[in-house]
Parts: sequence; structure tokens; C-alpha cells
Amino acid sequence: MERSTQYMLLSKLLGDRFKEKPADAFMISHIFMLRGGYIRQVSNGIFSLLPPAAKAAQKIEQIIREEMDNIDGQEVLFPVVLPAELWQESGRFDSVGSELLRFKDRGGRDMVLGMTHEEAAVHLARNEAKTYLKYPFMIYQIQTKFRDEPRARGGLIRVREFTMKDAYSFHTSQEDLEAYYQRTLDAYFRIYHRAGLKNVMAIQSDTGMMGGRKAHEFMYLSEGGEDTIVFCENCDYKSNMEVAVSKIHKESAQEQEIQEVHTPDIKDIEKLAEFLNIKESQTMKATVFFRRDNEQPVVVFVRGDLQVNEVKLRKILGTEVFPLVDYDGIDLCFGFIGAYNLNAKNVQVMYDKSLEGEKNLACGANKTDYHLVGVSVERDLKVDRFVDVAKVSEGEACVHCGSPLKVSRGIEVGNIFQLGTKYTESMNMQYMDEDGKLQTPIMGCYGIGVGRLLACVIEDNHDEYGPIWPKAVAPYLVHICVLNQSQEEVNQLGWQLYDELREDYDVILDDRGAAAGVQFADADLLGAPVRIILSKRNAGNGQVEIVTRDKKIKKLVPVDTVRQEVAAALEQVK
RNA sequence: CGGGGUGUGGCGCAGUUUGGUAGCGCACCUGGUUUGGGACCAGGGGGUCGCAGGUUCGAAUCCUGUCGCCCCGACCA
Repeated sequence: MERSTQYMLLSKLLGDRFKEKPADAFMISHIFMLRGGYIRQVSNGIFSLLPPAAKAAQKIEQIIREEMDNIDGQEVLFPVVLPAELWQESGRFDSVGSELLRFKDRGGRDMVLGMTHEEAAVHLARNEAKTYLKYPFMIYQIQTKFRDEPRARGGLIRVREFTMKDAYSFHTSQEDLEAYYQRTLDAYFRIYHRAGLKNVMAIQSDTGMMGGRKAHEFMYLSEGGEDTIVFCENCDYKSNMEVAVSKIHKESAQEQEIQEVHTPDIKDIEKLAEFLNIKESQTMKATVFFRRDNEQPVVVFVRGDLQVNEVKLRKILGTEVFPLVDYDGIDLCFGFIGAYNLNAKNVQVMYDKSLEGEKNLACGANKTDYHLVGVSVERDLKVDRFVDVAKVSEGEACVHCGSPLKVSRGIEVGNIFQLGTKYTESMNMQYMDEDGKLQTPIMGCYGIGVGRLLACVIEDNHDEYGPIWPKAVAPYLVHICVLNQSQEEVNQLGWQLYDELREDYDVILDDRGAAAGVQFADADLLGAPVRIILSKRNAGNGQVEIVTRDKKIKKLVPVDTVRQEVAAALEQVK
């Protein structure tokens, strides 16, 4: 039988489905995308999308597009390949690490593969927006990015090549940027809501390589997430662990005399506390890093029960830091480093605010196999300033309302930044204001990874058999199973319904004549919200069965009411 | 980049310890019987065992090197 839309026939759909879990996949979305014939890996972190995934991705893109247009976005398309000069202008050609893929063209010119497009956006906008009359404006694109991630993982959750919506807004005042930033934030929530993703939280985040002063990440809360989120259940405080702050409970000890204690082979806080029979919070911990810029060691003292947050430390030092592993030639007594009488040369020393005012602490004596007890910070140490470099733990107090903080995991499904003038200034973008004066515009940028969002939609909407696609992103809305294809009457009915329904919906027809179990299993993996099951049993009575993928509806309906029944069922599912 | 694991047909695996020229299940093709949760019978196609060297009469198997992939960590809009 010749049909024009054969690609919606399951017999023609490219991509085999299989029942065994691929050995390399661990995340639900990854497993179902492989098993359901949605994606195939080409290389580490590089995937091809098969028709069902391509269709779902297009639907997500369309939702994003509508919401971006809704906040006055103008869609554009920047190149994937950019000349290095553009990135040299902004300074990022040197400042960004090896995740930026650099190469030379045939003429030997340095090129990069776009991993984000601030430079391209400014390059375009600086020549097209020379008067305040154009402002504010936002341009966005939906396009391929390449980031040479050190470690791709989890199928589409973390990849090297991916499709992203990235948007750039330009403003004539900070207030205007902030107002627009809020509109974008609202638009993002509408996008996640429409795509069927629940449990998304906007949190304060580190600005990382993007720079700028304020940033939020949108986190889909999930056990398997890579990011750690700190939030207060009582007030609005929500933050990425990287920049989270808290109020810690102060110990209120009495001052004591400093005494030296013999502590053979006791090199960590846990053992020290046990040996001295005190709490870990009654000790002082020394953590040693070295700076990337001048390779100088940095000793950070924190209260013994806390950890150092390297992102905070990096921000304070203004350079990357790495935990020190090679102790050779360093003027420190490892395992016994203490703040009292520390006379190390060429070593930078920092104190976390957790130590402020603490009394009667145990710490290293800067002498192998000895510690000191009775050290009081104010009495015994000369501290110019305390910095906040400690990692927040669950249960510590919220700095805003004092309630206990909670910690959970999440996957970043979007982010927004107030960039300020970092790019417009370095790349010389100016416009003329009402008074005829040249001004530098203020910029914001806003990203959403399409594939990652798609994967999260599965993470958030599935059962043990496969995805339960929300109708807004489902590759196919209606899936017709023909259980007794050999019965001409049933077979004909399948084609008839297929022809009818595809006028209104994305329909896929299982025309393979496979066993019922095979058809159902494949339908589960393809996850269409509504399934129509045709069988000789019911066709004989002029009936078909309609079930929804979420199993909430399962009913027999007369053949001639199928259109209404499908519409009604779709009305009821998410 | 550090630590660990693993590479045998599209997917899942056995065979490697003790060398003898590759096998199982699923999937695929043909014919037939089936048809409401991955059916059955019969026949069939597909793998230079990641790659390169070496040892050996002979290597999936032993040795050396190398690459890919996965996990943990580091890193990351």
C-alpha cells in the first residue's frame, strides 16, 4: 500500500528499540533514549538524534521560540565558527581554558568553535544599534554549541556538542537590565512549565567564565544531578553550593592556656578530635592549595568541622586554585600545620570567618607529631581579616531568617546572567544617547540547553517502561497499535484512523503485524500520550480501545467517536 | 589531568586463568504457524575478537605499546 507519510509508520521508523539496558548507561533518560531509538552516540559527548528525539527537540525549540518572542526577542543566527580575533577582543581567547576548541583554517588563521556567543552578539549589535532609539533589545538564536568538556556523561545530560538557545539583551541602564532580567526569569519558568518539567528552582549562582555581577541558574531537582543546591525552606534564599553562605553555630568555650600535646601520627581532624576527646568544631583545620597564577601555596584555616569551598576561594584570590599534592620544598609541616607561631616563608595565609572569636581550639603545632590545645583566635592570632571560604552544610542557619538550610542535588537546565559592560566595554560597543553622548550599553545573557532539557523531561516523566511524554513535547501524540493485522477489517480500520487522525495530530501507526507485547513495549518506549488499540475482539463490536500513556484513562469507545475521544483524552493528560 | 573498569556482530554477554583458528540470548532475513504485554518451528545472513607490534608451528587468549568507551574525582554558562 503506497502512503505518502511513510515515516510515521513504525515499520519505516529508523532506530531499533531493544529491551536490554545498554551497559554504559546509568541515567534513566540515557537508558530510555538508547533503548527507544532516540539517540546514538557518535563519540564521547557527541550524539546523533533519531527521528523521535529530533521531533521532541523541535517542539521544545518551538516553545522556547514562542516565549522568547513573547519577551520581545528577535531571532538571529550566529556562525558556529568564529575567528579568534573576536575572542581576543573580549580577552576570552586566553582566559578560557581548553573547553574552547581552537583550530586553524587553511590560511593558518586561528579560529574557534563557538561555545557561547557573547562576542558574536556584540560584533553584530555594535554595528546595528548605534542610537538609543533601538534600545532595549534582545537577540537570540537556537544553534549548535561545542564545548570540549573534560568529561561528558549521562547521555544528553552533559555533552560536548549540543543545541542551545542563547539570548543577549542590551540596555541603557542597570535598572532596565534588571527589569528585563526579571522578565526573562519569568519566561524561563513558563518554558519549563510548558515542557512538562516540574520541580525547577531558580537559584543564585557563580558567574564563572561569563563574568558579570549577578546570575541565576535554573535547577531541575534530581538525585542524580551534578550540582548541589542550598536553600531555605522558610524564606526565599536559594543558592548554588558554589556561592552559598550561612550562619554557623558558634562554640562558646572558655579561654585556656596554650599547651603542647604529643599526638603521634595524628594528621587529620577526625583522629585529632577522637584523640583529644573533643568535637571537631573545637579544632582548627589547615587546608593547603596552590595558586595557578604564581604557584604560591595558600594555607586556609577553617574551623575543624567545616570544609573549604574552592569556588569561593577562587573568587577571593582572583585565580584558580588546586589542592596541594606535592609537598616538596614547601615550608610547612604537613599534618601538623597550625595558625599559632606559623613562620612559613612564601606562603599566603587566610582565615575563614568561622574562626572569628573562637576560643580554646586545638590545632597543629607546626612540629611533627605535636598539636596545640587552648588556642584562642583573638588572643593568640594576628588576623587582619576573616574571609568567607567555608562550604555550607545542611542544617546551618540561613543568613536571612535563621532557619535551617537544606541541601539537595539538581541538574542545571538554564541560566541567566547580568553581564554588565564586560563585553560591550572590551569590544568597544557604544551608542549615542539623547544628549548626543556616547554610552556603553549594559548587557545580559540567557541560555537554555535544548537536549539537556529534553533529557530532564524524561527524568521527570517516565515509568519503568519508558518516557511518558507531556503532550507539548511528545514526538507522536497518538500511537495506533494494530493487534490483528492479518484481519483485513482490523487492518483497514488502522489505516482509516491513521489517515483521519494525522490531519490533526502527529500520529504513528504500528503497521508491522508484530505480537501484542512487542507493540505495547515499543509504544511505551515511544511514549505517545494517547494510544489506540485495534483488535479483532473489539473491532467486531465496532469498538476500539483508547488508553493514555500515563494509564489514567483506559476505555472502549465506538469507532465513529474516536476523533472526539482522542481529543478528550489529550485534553486530560498533561 | 588523577584513580578504577572495560573493549568479542546492532544490543546484552560467554570464551582469556590452562594458546589449537569464535559461541550464546535478543535483534535482523526467508518460509510457515501465531496474535491483548517482548510467541513458536525450520532455515539463513552478519564479527580480520579496538588498533599496532612482538612471542609461537599456531594468539580473542601470552608480552609491549597505543586508542576508544564507562564510572569516581578534578573541571564546567
